[in-house]
Amino acid sequence: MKSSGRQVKDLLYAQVARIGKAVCSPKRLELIDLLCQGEKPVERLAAEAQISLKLASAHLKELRLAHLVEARKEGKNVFYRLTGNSVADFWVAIRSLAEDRLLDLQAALDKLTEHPHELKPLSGKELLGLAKNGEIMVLDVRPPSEYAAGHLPYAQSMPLDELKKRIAELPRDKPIVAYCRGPFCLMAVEAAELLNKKGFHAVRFEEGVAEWRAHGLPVEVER
Amino acid sequence: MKSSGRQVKDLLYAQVARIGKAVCSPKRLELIDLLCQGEKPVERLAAEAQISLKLASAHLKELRLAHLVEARKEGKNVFYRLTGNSVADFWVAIRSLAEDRLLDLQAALDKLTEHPHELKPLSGKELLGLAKNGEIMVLDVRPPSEYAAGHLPYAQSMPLDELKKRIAELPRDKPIVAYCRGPFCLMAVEAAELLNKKGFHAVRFEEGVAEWRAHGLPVEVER
DNA sequence: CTAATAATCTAACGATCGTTAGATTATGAT
DNA sequence: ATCATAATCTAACGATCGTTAGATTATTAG
Repeated sequence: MKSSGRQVKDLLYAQVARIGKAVCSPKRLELIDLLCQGEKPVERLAAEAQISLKLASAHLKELRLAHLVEARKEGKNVFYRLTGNSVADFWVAIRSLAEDRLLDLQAALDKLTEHPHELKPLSGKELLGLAKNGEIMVLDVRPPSEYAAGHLPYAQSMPLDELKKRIAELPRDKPIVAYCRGPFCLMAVEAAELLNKKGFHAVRFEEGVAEWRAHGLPVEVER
Repeated sequence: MKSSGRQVKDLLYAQVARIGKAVCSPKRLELIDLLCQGEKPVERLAAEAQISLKLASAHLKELRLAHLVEARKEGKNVFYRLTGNSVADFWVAIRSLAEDRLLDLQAALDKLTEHPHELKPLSGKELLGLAKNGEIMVLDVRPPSEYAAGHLPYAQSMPLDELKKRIAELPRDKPIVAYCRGPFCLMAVEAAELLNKKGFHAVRFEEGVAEWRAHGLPVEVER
């Protein structure tokens, strides 16, 4: 009876360790982060994470075995997606714990935001209120497919690589808040830097859709 | 600029992966689970997890390097504790994700609770209300030191190995709710089985102090 | 049909990890 | 002082992991 209890416990902890094993690789974490922005084919994931297609495929297989992602075949492409929002929530949770406990990570993140174009103390609810009243403009600078898969309310899509061309569309009389994939993504930082150089009043909002949703705030989906 | 962005990202994800690496071993997870019950010396941790002292020491070192636990020396003993409640919250989060996604784990947990002495649909708030009104008796069957480090409100300490001796203290006219370290701990299951055999009306409450606290409910500490 | 593309599978390598045994350090008891 | 205890450090082993290259499987285009 005592030894069977040990067997059961070993099995239970081993199951949880399967999740841990799936998220002990930096590249797998990056893939999860990317998949938080919506489903993507393997090739795109490999390109975004800057790894070979073979390696991406191997990592995705691991994630699939841990039931954190699932695949859907469409023509020649295989689209991967998270198995549920609980996976995105977990990504937010483990990243938050790392930010909380690892001083190196705090330092690296502070370095990203040491430029003055930051808007740290703005909470999600505050942002939502300002955007609703039209007091600010919220800019989603991710690729259009990610915007379509889910974006913040009142946000307008303007991918980073179109920003220069479409800069005339932006208002000069109110603050522009740019966001992207989340704290580890540099696109909104770049967008804010560029806009400020051009004389706009732009700030970066650190959170992405996954963080937004994890905090219980509403997300809009195109269709 | 583009390559420096890659370097920064690699660093950021690598930091989070340090947390992942710390929790990819079943035994390290078990140690974290044990430390959610309060600080303990290495020897006790090794005994509870049924591993050698050397191995426990090695695993604790890994957890220490990931800043998930910290050590305090007192005489000949070294006491380990979590570096904060965020670590316990993370343990609850990763276990919940595993329960959510891994069918094997669901099956194993269901096996534990296939006996009829279960009380699944009772929420924490409901339990709290019943305990406050004295309609049920809440029993903490963990070792006394863990009870002292933090326990549910209105709970009485009655360690599993003292249960038979002290059985006369228990009421026969109202339900007894036993809890222990959490979903992976078998002590409350055993306690409920024993009490039901003796003619009491006993049920197991699956959550432990870490889950209770993670849900935002109050915890009492002895002093 | 053949050619090209997207993705996976297989095999292999070096690196890392879990675990154990033996030596070592620090503390408390005698 | 000597001895016992608690814990860590070091070295070593087999196992596993991350990564790459080469072959293989589906699917679409021509």
